[in-house]
This record gives sequence, structure tokens and C-alpha cells, in this order.
Amino acid sequence: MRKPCCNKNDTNKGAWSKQEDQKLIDYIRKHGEGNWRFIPKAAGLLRCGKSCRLRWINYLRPDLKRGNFGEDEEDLIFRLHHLLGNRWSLIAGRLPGRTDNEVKNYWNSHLKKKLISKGIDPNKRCKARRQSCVTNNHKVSKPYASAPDHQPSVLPDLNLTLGLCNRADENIDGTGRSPTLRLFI
DNA sequence: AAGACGCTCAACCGCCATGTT
DNA sequence: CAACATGGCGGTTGAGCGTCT
Repeated sequence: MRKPCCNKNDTNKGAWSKQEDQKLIDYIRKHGEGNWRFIPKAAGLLRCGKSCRLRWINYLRPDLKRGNFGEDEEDLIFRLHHLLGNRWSLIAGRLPGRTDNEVKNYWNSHLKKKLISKGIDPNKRCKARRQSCVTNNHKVSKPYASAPDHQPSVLPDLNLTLGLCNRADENIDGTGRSPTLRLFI
């Protein structure tokens, strides 16, 4: 049985107060993002590390763009969703200042309906459906493994290249991880 | 005026991938 | 190689608010 990420008796849940937000902002400004499990303790917050991370990424980060989505953003989301399916973090990565949660919510509350009103089934629309398979000993999602020999597939209308890499030293986004899918811009 | 209903979106949950020991 | 720790992701939930009847 997997351990819970934090002791639920010792943590607050629900909406964040202004004081909590400020504590988190102050701490991250001073020390930067780091060990999310350690941050709540260090910042004096009775919150789970995951909760702090989510709050920072989705609402407190200074580079976030708030407010309505523009027509160009909507169009991009439609195209990327058609291409990638519900890969919200990848889609959000192409929208500066937007988060995966924001894109996901916007899709579910606005864009889905738009498609339905046009007589398009939003679920059938995606080219990429998440189906895991194993290729070259790396578990990858089928749509991304389907390109012959994992050569990047070029999508000229979006100015995107989809490709796979499987080595940590090929990391290009600074996350330190070696994901199964890369968007080459 | 008030209750029912629907919508939005912040937050949580559980799972998976990756790194470390 | 296994077990564990951590970060990240997508799906889901539920509080709060506006609109309708």
C-alpha cells in the first residue's frame, strides 16, 4: 500500500487564504522552487506539498496570463487537441502564460460545447488517443510511437515537430526529466 | 422572494514515470 | 534489481455564483 503524500490530519484543505498565498509567494521568491514536500514546512504552511505546487503553478506564478482566451488561443487549442488529445500540459506548453488546468477547464466548459454545437463529437475528434505500448523498452503512448522509426513528424500548419527522445541528456525544457514526448519548436 | 438548476473553476485524488538508495 | 520518494499529469469533485422558473 502506497503511503499518502502527506499526513491529512496535519494539513489544511480547500480554498487558499490570502495569508497562505503570501507565505508561499514569499518563500519561493526567497528560496526558489525546490523540494515541494519540504516547502510547506519551511514556509510555515499547513498544506500538502502537492497542494503548494499546484497553487504556485496554476495561480501564483508571476508569468501567468489571466482572463479570457483569445480567438487565436482557442484556435490553437482546437488544433492541438485534435492532434494530441487530452494532453493538457503539452497543449498549455504552447500557450504562454496558460496552465494545463486552465486549458482543461476552458476546454470542458467552453470549447467542447462549441464543437458539439457544430455537430462535431469532441471525443472522436482527437487523432491521438492515449493507449500505452512498449517500444524500444520504453513505454510510450501509441500516437507518438506510431511514426516510423520514431522520426519526428512535421506539422507545418502548426509550425510544430513531434518527436521522441529517450535520453536524459536530450532534455531541452530544463525539467531534468526525460519524457517520452517532446515538442520541437 | 426563494428554490431549483446549470455553469465555472479551484482544488483534490489517484496513478504513472523517473530518480535515488 | 527492488523498494521507496518525489514530481507531474489527467480525471473528477464540489463550492460558489448566476440564471431561470
